[in-house]
Amino acid sequence: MMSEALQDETDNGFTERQREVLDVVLGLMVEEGDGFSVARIARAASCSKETLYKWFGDRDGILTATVQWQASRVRAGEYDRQRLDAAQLRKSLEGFAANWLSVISSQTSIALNRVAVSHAATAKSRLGQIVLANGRFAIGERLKPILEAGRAAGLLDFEDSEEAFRAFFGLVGRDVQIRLLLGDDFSLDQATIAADARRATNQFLVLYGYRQGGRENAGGAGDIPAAGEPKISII
Amino acid sequence: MMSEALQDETDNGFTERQREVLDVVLGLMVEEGDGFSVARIARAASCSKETLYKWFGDRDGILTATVQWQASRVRAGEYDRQRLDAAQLRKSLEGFAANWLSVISSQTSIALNRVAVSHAATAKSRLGQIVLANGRFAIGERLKPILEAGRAAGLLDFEDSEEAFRAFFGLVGRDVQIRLLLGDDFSLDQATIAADARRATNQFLVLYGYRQGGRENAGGAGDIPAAGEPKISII
DNA sequence: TTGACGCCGTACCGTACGGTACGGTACATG
DNA sequence: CATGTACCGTACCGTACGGTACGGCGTCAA
Repeated sequence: MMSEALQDETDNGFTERQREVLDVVLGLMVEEGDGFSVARIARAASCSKETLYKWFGDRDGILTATVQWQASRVRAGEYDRQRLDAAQLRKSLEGFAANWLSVISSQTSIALNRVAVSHAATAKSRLGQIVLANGRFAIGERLKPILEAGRAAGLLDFEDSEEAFRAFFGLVGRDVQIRLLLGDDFSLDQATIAADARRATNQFLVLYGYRQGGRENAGGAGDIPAAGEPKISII
Repeated sequence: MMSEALQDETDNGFTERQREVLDVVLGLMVEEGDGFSVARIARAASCSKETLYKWFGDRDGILTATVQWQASRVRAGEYDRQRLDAAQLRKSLEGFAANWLSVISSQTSIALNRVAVSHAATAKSRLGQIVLANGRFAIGERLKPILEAGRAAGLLDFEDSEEAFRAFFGLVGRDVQIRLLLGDDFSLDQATIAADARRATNQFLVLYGYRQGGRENAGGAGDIPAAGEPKISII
């Protein structure tokens, strides 16, 4: 048995009551960014400020715990990698793309990324790193095995799975995340997401799908063009 | 002659002294995000708080003016669109991509986007819209004529220039901007930028370069796959 | 010279926030 | 019942910030 009587921590290191509080904080983030006070958290969660500081140390600890709690919650789902034919690969990629688009367009993701971005300006906060580790890099590590399985099955052709993943990332996400983070409220309904996922997958397969004779268009160094003087400059 | 003696406003609606102050604010943003006080601005710019409030109204007005001043400054460069052959088109796209990569990886752009993102959480600020208008949408309106000229010259094949631009946007930017905004400090030197611009342009031309017989892989509706239940969820 | 003007530096004010302390209550344990 | 623990609600404190007011100084025009 354990040395302490912490039997109410199920898995995340947070007790049930703590998880309730962190969900309230998450709701506040969605509604108001991070412009809320600790007193506001205490009021909304019906707990005392003293308890909040006891549990999480300081305000940044509260936000960090909230991000970690959300990150720990969204670990689920695994793609079956056996029996990988072309249709199965395409279906996996499309599902991946659609799922990721629905995630980054969710209010929760937007709120968490906004808070993490604003805190990344000052180095004394780990929020940015946490979101990066559980967002961008987590999906990379989860998609790359699929890509490598596709290559092993002779369905994909690439040298570096990281580069292939980044291309897929770009084809799927395009300008969606930055626009949403900057407050451009455009709808992204299920039909649009499905269509975008299909388009991105098609384009990815055009670029990285295996063809006889190898490929010579998907990158490479070649003669580096003059990228010298900027002709235009945008924010 | 004008009705007022504002002869020292050269072009941006800001006087020389005001532009000096706004440059100081920009420097503070780069160094400290937006966690600085108005008193700090006054000290750094050697001006009085009263003057700042007289000129810009309130703190948000100072930040807005700073973003506008930077936006007005980076309007430059135009691509010549006559005599568009394949090599010229490729060169334009590569130059565009390289320039944009160098911009979004600059400290100034990162700082401005961070401030705009954090202010976009609360609706009472126009920073996000300003950055969007002068960033994402400005480059779209500037690149689309090139794309359409390429199509008119029989070099490109697409139906919607907006969609083509978004694909180019994704292929060029990939995960760069979100990683930088979240504080992932990876270097992006000139050689890397040039290589990325070349790769993105090649990939874009594979997807949208004109070929006989039309294209059937670059998108389209088709049977929409089931994008229903999320299998994984990431922040 | 005189006055108006624009600006700098600083003092000031009200408020709101982060963080702490304390009394009160429910509950569990012996 | 006695004791300890965990927590809630609230009061409190110091500080820092947004915004305003005021005195002083240089400039320029009449």
